[in-house]
Amino acid sequence: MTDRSIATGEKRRLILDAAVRVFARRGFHTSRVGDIAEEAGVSHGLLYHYFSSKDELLETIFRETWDEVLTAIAAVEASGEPAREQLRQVAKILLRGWQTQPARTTVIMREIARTPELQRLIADLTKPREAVERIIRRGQETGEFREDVDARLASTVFYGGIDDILTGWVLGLLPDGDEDVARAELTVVDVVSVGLAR
Amino acid sequence: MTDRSIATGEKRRLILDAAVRVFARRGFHTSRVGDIAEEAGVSHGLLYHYFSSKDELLETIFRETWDEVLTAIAAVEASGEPAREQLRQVAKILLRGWQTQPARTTVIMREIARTPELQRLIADLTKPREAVERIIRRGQETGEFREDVDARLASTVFYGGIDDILTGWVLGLLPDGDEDVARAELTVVDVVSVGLAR
Amino acid sequence: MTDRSIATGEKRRLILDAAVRVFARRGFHTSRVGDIAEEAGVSHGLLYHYFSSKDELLETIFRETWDEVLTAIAAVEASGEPAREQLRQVAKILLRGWQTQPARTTVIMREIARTPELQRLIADLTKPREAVERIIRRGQETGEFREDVDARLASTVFYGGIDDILTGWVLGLLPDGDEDVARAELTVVDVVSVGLAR
Amino acid sequence: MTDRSIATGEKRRLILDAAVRVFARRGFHTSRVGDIAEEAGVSHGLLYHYFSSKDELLETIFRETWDEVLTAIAAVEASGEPAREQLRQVAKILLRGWQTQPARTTVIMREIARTPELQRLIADLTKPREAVERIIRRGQETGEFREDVDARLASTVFYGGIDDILTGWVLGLLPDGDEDVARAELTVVDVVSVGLAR
DNA sequence: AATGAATGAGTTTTCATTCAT
DNA sequence: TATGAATGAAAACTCATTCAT
Repeated sequence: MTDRSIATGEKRRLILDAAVRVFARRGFHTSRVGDIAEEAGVSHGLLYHYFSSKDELLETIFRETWDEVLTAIAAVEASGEPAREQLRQVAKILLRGWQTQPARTTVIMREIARTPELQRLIADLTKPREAVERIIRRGQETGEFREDVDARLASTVFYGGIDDILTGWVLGLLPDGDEDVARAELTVVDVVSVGLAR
Repeated sequence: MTDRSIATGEKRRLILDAAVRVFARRGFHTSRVGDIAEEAGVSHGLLYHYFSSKDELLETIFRETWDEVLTAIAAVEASGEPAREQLRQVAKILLRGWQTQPARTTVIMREIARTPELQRLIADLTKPREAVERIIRRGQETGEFREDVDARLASTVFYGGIDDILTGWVLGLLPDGDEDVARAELTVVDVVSVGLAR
Repeated sequence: MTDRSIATGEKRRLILDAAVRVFARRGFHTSRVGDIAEEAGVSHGLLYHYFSSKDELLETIFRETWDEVLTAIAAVEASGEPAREQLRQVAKILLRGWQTQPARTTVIMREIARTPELQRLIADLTKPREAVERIIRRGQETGEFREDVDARLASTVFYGGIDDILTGWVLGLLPDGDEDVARAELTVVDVVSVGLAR
Repeated sequence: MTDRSIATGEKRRLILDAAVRVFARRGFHTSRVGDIAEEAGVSHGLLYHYFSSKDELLETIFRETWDEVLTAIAAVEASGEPAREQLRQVAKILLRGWQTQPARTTVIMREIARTPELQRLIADLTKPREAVERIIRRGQETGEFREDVDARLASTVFYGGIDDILTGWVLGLLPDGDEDVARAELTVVDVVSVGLAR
């Protein structure tokens, strides 16, 4: 009993992590509930003991990680640092926040918006991009950034860049070693913030 | 036969355009063949007269537009113009190529990669981004662009930015009037190419 | 083509009739959709072409026959005949209205009330019993029936008797030849109306 | 062991009573084992400590009460009292036997017959009706009742009336105060026995 | 006795696809 | 061409039942 005991909720964790992997690998709609159960090593019945539906699984993954992301980003916005530094922090949060968990982010970024049933989550989903927009706008006000660029669009470009980098990692199209991640962060910030610099 | 105004293949066109709208609106997996037929105003049986499967519908949309895109982009690459101008052309192709049809592009960019059955198309799917990567690299070689930036990543940022702008239009999150489209093109190129400039 | 043509809706009829038989034999909840399809000689998919759910099947059976019953009973009430004769007519409608279809009635009488999802149909379901109550009450007013009997309860006894006779037939516990049916009608009316007579 | 107030088997009783209420309210097939456990305030696991299956729960309810009913009815038959008085006693047993527990009877009368797995109980289930038939037949032999009425059918009418009154109470469609119960008993016997009287 | 995590057989329903007309 | 009836594989979800603790 010393170590073979399974703590309460451990299976729940197993299922959630399996769901992230399966959703990231095959996409939400192509993934079957049975695949997730199998990946987690439990019966599909147990999955319904912890979650009421496949949708709730995705929603739980979203909530679990997104709240942290939003909190972290809010802290960045409140820091009073230069806009460029704030963008760097945001990129860092999105690209490295979960260290070895880009799958989690991509699932959220790519699948929530594609799942009509969960569109009510979109308000929260787009908050990071809105934060980026505010950061850019403040950078324009303080004179750090050029004013002849639409902040809304620039934020979309920045966020879209991050989005595609994450996807590249998940799909294995882009190297994702430690230095690769560091370089990615640097590059996306560099390109965009220099592009925005006066 | 009373209605001679329906030329041969016109129904086929109707179905294809309906499919683009429906896929863009609901995503490939959530769209039902019946929805597409209804949107096109034909029976779902007819759909199978022109296409052998739902997959083929998506593949046809892809081929139909992607070949033009690839041709257009190849022409840009061959033009010998400055890298920055080439990026502008590519953005223009992707954002305005079908004038009022951004839906088409988004469907292709977002859904093909999500559809395991069509993964064999991925080689073609990623060609524009690869072209962007080559353009950037050449820009670095000619000294037009900084060399301390990873071309692979920079191309992903550029392409991701375009990806998300198109999605913003499709989901109605971003204004898409004529000037908006023009400004979007300008912004994405401006931000990135200035960011890459020496 | 002369006779092998299947008229539109014929399969729908087949399914409905099969459902009546299966529901009567096994009860609504114990019947599987597949059983009904098999009994009808069609695929279960076709069943969903005509009906949106198993519930709708039961509801359709109910509507189809109950409207006729209610109309017929209303005509009896409006006839102005003696109360006893009216009870006889109501018994006749309920016991013979569908001639060889007591299964239909029993399914309705026994299964609707047991199916929480269809409880909204209960208002209609209890209308015949209410008509019987009115008939008895009128019989009491005109002096045809004793007044020391609660009309509400008497109608329940009358209706309950009919209910159990029908069930007896369906379950094969009671003979249901032509004369048996005639005798049943006679008996239930006789017992009750003599019991109510002054 | 802190709570000595719970005597052995008390939980068993709790479960059985909860089952009666739940079955009466929702019907056997629509009731879930979890519902019963919740209504009883115990875990569903405990339910399986006392009963081997959901079926056994219904069967136990049946046995527990039905044996008493059959015994009581047998005593009535052996009493040698007039047929009319015997019918009154039977009605009393069925309608008031458990005083405030008509739910029990209805569950038995309505659900056992609907549950194919328990059809072997049908022989016992129909015994009260058969007793009524014998009572009526004897009444005819002794000249107390008319002979031109089919005893089998008359017993079905009598029994069906009681059946529907019980159901009326359970579904809340019929008032069930003390006088209402008394009047119901009186009415069903009165109507039928007067109807059968010479 | 008591709990509730865990299982998996079974059921309804969906929907791409086929095919007779 | 055009229709829509017909099919059946596949998938989500339910729930009675078991069993370790």
